[in-house]
Amino acid sequence: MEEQSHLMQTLSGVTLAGHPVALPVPHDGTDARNKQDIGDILHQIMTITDQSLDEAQAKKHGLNCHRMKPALFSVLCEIKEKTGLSIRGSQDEDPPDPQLMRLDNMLLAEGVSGPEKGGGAAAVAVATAAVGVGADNSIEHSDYRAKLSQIRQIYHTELEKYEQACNEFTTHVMNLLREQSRTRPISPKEIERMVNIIHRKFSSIQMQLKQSTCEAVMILRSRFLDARRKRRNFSKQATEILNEYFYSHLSNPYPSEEAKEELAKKCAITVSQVSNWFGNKRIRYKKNIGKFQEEANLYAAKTAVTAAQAVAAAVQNSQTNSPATPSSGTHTMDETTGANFHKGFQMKDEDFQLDAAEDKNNLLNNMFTGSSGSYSLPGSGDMFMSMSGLNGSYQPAQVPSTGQTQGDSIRHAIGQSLGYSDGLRGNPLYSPHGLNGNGGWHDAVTPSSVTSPIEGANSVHSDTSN
DNA sequence: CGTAATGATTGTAC
DNA sequence: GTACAATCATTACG
Repeated sequence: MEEQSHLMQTLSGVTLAGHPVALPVPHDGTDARNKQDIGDILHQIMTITDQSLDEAQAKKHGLNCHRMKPALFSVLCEIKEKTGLSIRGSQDEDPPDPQLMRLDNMLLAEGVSGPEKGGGAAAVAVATAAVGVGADNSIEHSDYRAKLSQIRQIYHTELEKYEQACNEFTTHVMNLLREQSRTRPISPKEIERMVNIIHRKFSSIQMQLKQSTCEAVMILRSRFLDARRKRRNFSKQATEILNEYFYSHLSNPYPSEEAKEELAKKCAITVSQVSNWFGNKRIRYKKNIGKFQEEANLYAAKTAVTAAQAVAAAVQNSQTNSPATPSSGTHTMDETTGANFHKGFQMKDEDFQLDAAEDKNNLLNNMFTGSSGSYSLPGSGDMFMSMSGLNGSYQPAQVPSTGQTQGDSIRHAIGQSLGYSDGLRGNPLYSPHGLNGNGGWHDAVTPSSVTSPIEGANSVHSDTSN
């Protein structure tokens, strides 16, 4: 107490000399009396707490009206300033919290925070739509988006609420302090500091909000991913299309981006699903080629048939004025087994008529550049050979009457035509021709040396993969 | 209900 | 980025 009053007095002299604080000290030779006054006021301040409320109120009023009050006020403010700074000097600086930045970034990335135009539901809808832009399976994402927009809405309303509360509280405190500054020494700096403290408090609350929002998004995300894990098998048709492509590009089963897109469109699945499928197929085929042999042969047959049809169409197109051959006459085949093969052929015909009609050129190229063109191994299951057999010198072997399915008979027939005993065992119809010793596929070699039968007439390369 | 098939994910390498 | 390999989790099937 005693020391403090002494300090005050000292400061009143020293600091005021340094700072041109407007202290209306009349320099008219009444220094001694002023000191006496100040001492008196200080004494009254010190003892004011010991007095009763009414007494204190009266004293306060008296002090307020004291002529030395403004000067003393500034001095006290300065003292408070000094002591305040010395107590929490380092607290003034608040470097950007790395965690807050992380949260902000995440919320921005997830589309929860970020630019919001107009506000309200419309903005939320716009924002969520923007979030879903990259989604190729929008149906699957709709639920996710709905939930995310819900989170976003809650986040923004809460944030707004906090901001409003923060502002209200700040103005309230500021008013209060300004009010009080008439009766006790409160410098503007102190008010500013108080406002900062309030803001800090509220920003810490905001951080909690951000954190919980992030958590909510994370939970939603994981749930969404879990939901995506719940797979559904592709439709039979989609699997057929994919398999067809795979086995007709067995030498290099890496569909280009465009091919993937087309396959995705045809199969009504996403491009990434096509990629997944090919990834799985390649690895599983490679792992157990024997297991896939039957499938390979089946699709080889299908492809062969399609190719035959395509070639037939091409031939018909190119030979516009050639003597019209009967519809069945396009495929000259042996009388004895012709019927059997024809049955299978017709089936395949029906199955793939659509494809052949809608993308003839593509199929042709699949046949000849994709499969035939890149085969390097002699005697590999080759559309070229199948074609030559179908178009001209098809010499079917005896088909065993062991109750084969139509597909089996086709496979067998073609296998025979290529000189293989049976596609399933022994020399496979679809040997892993494209597979190198290390278990990887050979690079798709440009079939420069291998000339496709129709390469000259129809020199279109559709095998754009790699 | 056990098992194979299959679509999706994750970790690693290039 | 993609491809591969391993793995997970669900679905289909006997």
